Amino acid sequence: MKDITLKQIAETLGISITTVSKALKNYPDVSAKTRKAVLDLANSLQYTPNSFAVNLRTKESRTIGLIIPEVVHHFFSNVINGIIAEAEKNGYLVIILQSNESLELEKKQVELLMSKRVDGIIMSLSNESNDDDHIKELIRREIPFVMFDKISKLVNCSKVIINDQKAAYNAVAHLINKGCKKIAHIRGPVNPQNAIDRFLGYKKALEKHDIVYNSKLVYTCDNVTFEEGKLFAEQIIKEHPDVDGVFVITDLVAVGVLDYFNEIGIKVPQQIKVIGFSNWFMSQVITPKLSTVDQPSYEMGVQSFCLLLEEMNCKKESLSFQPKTIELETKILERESTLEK
Amino acid sequence: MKDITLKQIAETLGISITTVSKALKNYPDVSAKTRKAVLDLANSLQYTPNSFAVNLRTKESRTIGLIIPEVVHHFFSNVINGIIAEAEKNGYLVIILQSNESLELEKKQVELLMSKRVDGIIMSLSNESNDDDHIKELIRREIPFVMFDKISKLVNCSKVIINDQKAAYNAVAHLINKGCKKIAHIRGPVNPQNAIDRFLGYKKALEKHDIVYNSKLVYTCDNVTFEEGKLFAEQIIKEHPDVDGVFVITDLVAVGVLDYFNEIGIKVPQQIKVIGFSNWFMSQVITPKLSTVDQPSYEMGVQSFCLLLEEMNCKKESLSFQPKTIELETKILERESTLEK
DNA sequence: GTAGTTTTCGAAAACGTTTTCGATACTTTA
DNA sequence: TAAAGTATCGAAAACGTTTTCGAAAACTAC
Repeated sequence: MKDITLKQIAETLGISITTVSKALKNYPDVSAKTRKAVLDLANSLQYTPNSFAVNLRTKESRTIGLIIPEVVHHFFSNVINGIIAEAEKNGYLVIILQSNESLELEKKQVELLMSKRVDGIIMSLSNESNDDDHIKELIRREIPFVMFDKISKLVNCSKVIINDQKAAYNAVAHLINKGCKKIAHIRGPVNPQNAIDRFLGYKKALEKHDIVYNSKLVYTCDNVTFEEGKLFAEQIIKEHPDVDGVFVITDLVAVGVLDYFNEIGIKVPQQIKVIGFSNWFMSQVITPKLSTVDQPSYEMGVQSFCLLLEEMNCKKESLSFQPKTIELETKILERESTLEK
Repeated sequence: MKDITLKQIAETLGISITTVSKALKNYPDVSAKTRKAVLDLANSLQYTPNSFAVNLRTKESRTIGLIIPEVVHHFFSNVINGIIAEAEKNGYLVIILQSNESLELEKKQVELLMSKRVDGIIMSLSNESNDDDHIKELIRREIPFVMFDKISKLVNCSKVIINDQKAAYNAVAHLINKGCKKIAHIRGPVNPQNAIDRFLGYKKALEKHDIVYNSKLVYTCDNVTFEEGKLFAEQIIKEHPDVDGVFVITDLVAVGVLDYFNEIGIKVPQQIKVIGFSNWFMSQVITPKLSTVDQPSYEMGVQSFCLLLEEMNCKKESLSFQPKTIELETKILERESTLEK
């Protein structure tokens, strides 16, 4: 019950390993007759090349690594889906690792993937990441590399992002158009670029519409959880009872906000309007249905892999590669939570 | 900028490759002095063994494959999480593939993983799977293999499951205890064992409580979606307006049911009580909060990997391995949707 | 029949590691 | 001092594939 090798086929056919290998790979310098003999035998024995040997010889594994903060997350699992689908279409497999939002773990995962010699790496930064040494090392070693969503602007590599600032601007402008005068913002942690950008979009939208920015109306999540949503909703009501709109970093937290408002009987959207971000599935089943910003997560995965593939192919042919940045479109999904009364 | 190899270290140190290899792997037959020299140089050059060569030589890749119906799914993403975590703890990486609930794709993925020569495979069957040839082939080739959740009873391999029948029985008994007299069941597709078992549990609970089973009250999902939940809820109301309880195959569908009831103003739990299955996150944020059966998904992932590891270790030492089945506990989570009035 | 061309094949090196086994050199013991 | 034992090292084979390059055979044309 041992694995079939080229050697065994060669021996039973009385020819050389070289010829067997060539026959299987359609080299022109093998006669039709021997090719057929080889193919027939290989099929009947169910020969599959030993990928360990192929890897060693060709120096590639047709495997890529993916590092994300967490798998159990509506946005990321959709990205994973896109990456896996596109990778498979191109004959690549995907190894997935989690950083659990820890910088230390993220560094370890990068090392792990490098030691496994994956052909390329796709990554979304953890919230803790404010140091790019491990990323720079990746670039220095010329390992094809793509970042998506949570990126570092300081690293020169391909990126797939949305325009967080613009999207946030539009979300807040949407609230203003619906009549909100005093808008709070529950923002993400301090490090991630997209949390910063969404905050900046919030601020800009206020300014453009002649609403004075008030830093007291900004609440900062540490863990970006449902519970934090409830907590900050409570604080908002206590500290600023006249708030009439809330822009929340992501739907999960926004759902926490809605849950609290439901509990204490605050009417959404009549008293306060709420808009989230990312279009999690649950936002369309909660009461009231949550308005949000649609983020093309699956497409983000697909594009990330495409960029990586381009870079991997360039590397294989020793061509130089210019990193690219792809910016995907977002759009406001108006649902019940921002309806005009 | 080439990769460092044993050969290079050996040459700069003027010793043999053998000795370098042994020094790095703490063989006893290398002197303290040379060991230190090797270790120092290896560290300063950031030597990492070429895993392709190691794989070829040792015939293992320290990589396992995972095939699941879909990544974007609360239950499966939690299982993934458990598997990845436990695998990493033991020095294994995980390649994830999706079957998209298609038998054909599932077979292809199995072949792919075999050709990649992963050390083992963990899998949950697709809904279409009613044929085990590809699984049997896996067993025949003696590839360590574990099934979880959606299993085939005909295959002799390790399994991690819950007692779906018992859990369903308890869920329906819970409805009955809360006063329900006429209980509908929205069941899963015809093939998967767990859909069958949950149906059987439903039937048994009725019988034990002297309620006559009525096949008209059973609705069968094809795709197990939110939309199907809404659809069947509508049918139930139309065809059996006196139904006062619904047991639903999984929370996603149950949430669809609740959504329809909310829309047309049917009060849950006053008029109809609803219980789901699996404890998806959204079930605790929807209105009313959904009662459900808690399924230890993360733990299922952990246990699956543990069983696989055991089998892989046995194989490595050429010991025989007896497949085991682990049955995990579930429990009823009582929330608003089954509250007594 | 010879020179040249084309077709078909295989030897061998290479990828980088692990491990067996034998060979030194050095130390201990009687 | 010789024999036995121990510590240290390295040659070489093996894992299975890919690819280069040269050789042999077959065929073409004159």
